[in-house]
Amino acid sequence: MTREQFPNSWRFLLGRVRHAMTQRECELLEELVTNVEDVPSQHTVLKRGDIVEQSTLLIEGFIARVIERDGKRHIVALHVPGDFVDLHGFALKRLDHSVVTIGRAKLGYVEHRRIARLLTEEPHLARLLWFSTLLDAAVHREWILKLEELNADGRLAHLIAEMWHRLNFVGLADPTGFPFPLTQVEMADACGTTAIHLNRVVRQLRESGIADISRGRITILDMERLTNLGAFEKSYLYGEGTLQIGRELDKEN
Amino acid sequence: MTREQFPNSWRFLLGRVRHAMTQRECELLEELVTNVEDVPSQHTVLKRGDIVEQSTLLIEGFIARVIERDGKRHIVALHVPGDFVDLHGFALKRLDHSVVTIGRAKLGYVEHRRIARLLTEEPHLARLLWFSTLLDAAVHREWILKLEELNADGRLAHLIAEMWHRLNFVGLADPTGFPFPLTQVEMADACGTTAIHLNRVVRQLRESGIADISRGRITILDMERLTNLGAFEKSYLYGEGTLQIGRELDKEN
DNA sequence: CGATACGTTGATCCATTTCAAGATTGGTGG
DNA sequence: CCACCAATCTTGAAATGGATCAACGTATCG
Repeated sequence: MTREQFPNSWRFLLGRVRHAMTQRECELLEELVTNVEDVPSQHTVLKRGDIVEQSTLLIEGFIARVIERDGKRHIVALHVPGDFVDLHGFALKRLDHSVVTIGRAKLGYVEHRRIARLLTEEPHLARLLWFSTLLDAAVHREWILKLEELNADGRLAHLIAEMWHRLNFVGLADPTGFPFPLTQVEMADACGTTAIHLNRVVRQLRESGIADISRGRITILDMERLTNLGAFEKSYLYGEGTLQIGRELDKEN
Repeated sequence: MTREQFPNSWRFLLGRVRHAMTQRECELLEELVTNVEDVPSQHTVLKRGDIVEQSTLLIEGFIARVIERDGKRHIVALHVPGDFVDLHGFALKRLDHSVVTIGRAKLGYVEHRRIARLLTEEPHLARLLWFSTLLDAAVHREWILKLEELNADGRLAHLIAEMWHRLNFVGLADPTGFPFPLTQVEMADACGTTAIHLNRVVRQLRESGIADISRGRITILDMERLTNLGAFEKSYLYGEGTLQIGRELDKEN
C-alpha cells in the first residue's frame, strides 16, 4: 500500500482498519473520494444544522468539531489526517456541530449515495466504516472521562498523549514530538478551561520537563510522566484485540 | 405496535428509529433477542476488558457505563429502557468500560453472529442499528459539551433534562417528572463533581423551585428554567430532521 | 513597520474539593 | 413492631484550583 497508489485514502488505510481490508476494498475506498481540495486555516467545512449529502475525509491537516454557545467556542472532537470527520452524517444528516479546519488542510469528499450503495454491495467494507465511527465514539468516551476525572494539567497532558498516539499511527509523530497547529485558546476550548489558565499549565509542563509547546509544535520531553499526568491508556484508540470485524463473521453464516 | 407483540424490543421501537422500520423488520428484531433475564441493582453485566460475543438490550431499568480509576468511579454514559447498551461491542469486541445496572433491570441479549448475518441479509435494518450507535455518539458529544461548558448546577440540570426527554420518548416520564434510581453519588459521578457538592446543587435546585430529587424520583418544578440552566437543546437526541436512513437511499441505487 | 493575533503575567474572587461529622432513610432479623 | 445497621443524604469550615479582569510582551505577516 503506497501513497502513490492511494493518494487520498492512504492515511486512513495506514490507520486503524487497514489490516482488515482487501486490496480491492482499498481501491474501492480510494475511488469513492472526490473533489479533493486544499482549504485555508479556520475554514468552516460544515456548519451546525447543515444538512449534509457527503462525508469529509481529512487527507492532510487538522480539523475540530466545534459547538458555539453564547460566544464561547467548545471543541468536542479533534481529527488528524486519515480520519473520516463526519461519517456519522451519513445517518444523522443534520449535524449537531460545526466542522472547522485548524491550519491548512486537504480534504476529500464521499457522497452519501455511494456509501448507501456500499452498504448492500460491500457489506464488509460498510462494516469497517461503521467500525470507524465506533472508534470515534470510544474517543468521545475517553474525553468524557478525562473531563470528569482530571483537572487542567491532566487534561492537557491527556490531549497531548492522545494526539501523539493518533498522529504516530499515521506516521506524523516521532519520539521527540509532533507538529500541532492549535493555539492555546483552542487547546483550552478542547480541555474545558480558559486560555489564561491553560497558559499556566503549559508553563508548568515546560518547567517540569514534561513537554514543550511552541510555534506549532509539541515536543515530548518525558513521555512516561506525561502519560501518568494524563492518566492515559492508549488501548481505547485501537479497539484493541478487536477487529473481529474481519472476514470470519461473514463466513460463519 | 403493541407491548404484547414485541415484549422485548417495544421500547426500542418506541424510541428513535421506529418510524423507519417495517412490520417485518420489527418482528426480525424482536426475534433476535434471547436469554431475557431479571438482574438486581448494581449487577455488573460486563467488565471493562471483557470480550463480548453478544450485545445487551436494556428492556427495563437503568444502566451506567462506568470506568473506575484509582478507586473513583466515573460514569461515561447512561441508558434508559429501550437502549442497546453495547451494540458497539459488535465491532469493538473488547469493551473500554464496564456496564452496571442501577436499580433492578430486565435485560435481553443479541448474539453478534446474528447481527453479522443481518448485515448482509437486512442491510436496511443493519443501517438502523448503525444509526442507533451514532445517536449514542451524539449523546457523548453533548456530554463533552456539558462538561466543558457548564459548572455543577448546569451539569445536573442538563442531566435531568436529558433524562426526562429520553424517558419521555419511551413513555416513562410525564410533565411532572420521572422515576430515577441514581444516588447522589452516582449523579455526581456522571456530572464530574463530588457527591458533597452535588448535594448542595440538589438543594439549590429544590430551593429555587426548579426540580426536586428524592426517594428515587425526580420532580420537575419548572422545565423552562431547568432547560436554561442546563443549556439544554433537545435536538441532538433525535438526529432531528434526519433519518434519511429511510428507504429512499436504498432505492436511489 | 505597523497591525493583529497570540502568548504571558499579576491580582482578586468564586466555585469546588476536601476533611470531618451528624442526620435520615430503608431494609433486616429478632 | 421495634431495634439496629448500613447506605444515603446533609451540613460546616478550611483549603485550593480555576475564572475573571486588566495589562503588557512578542511573534508574524502584508
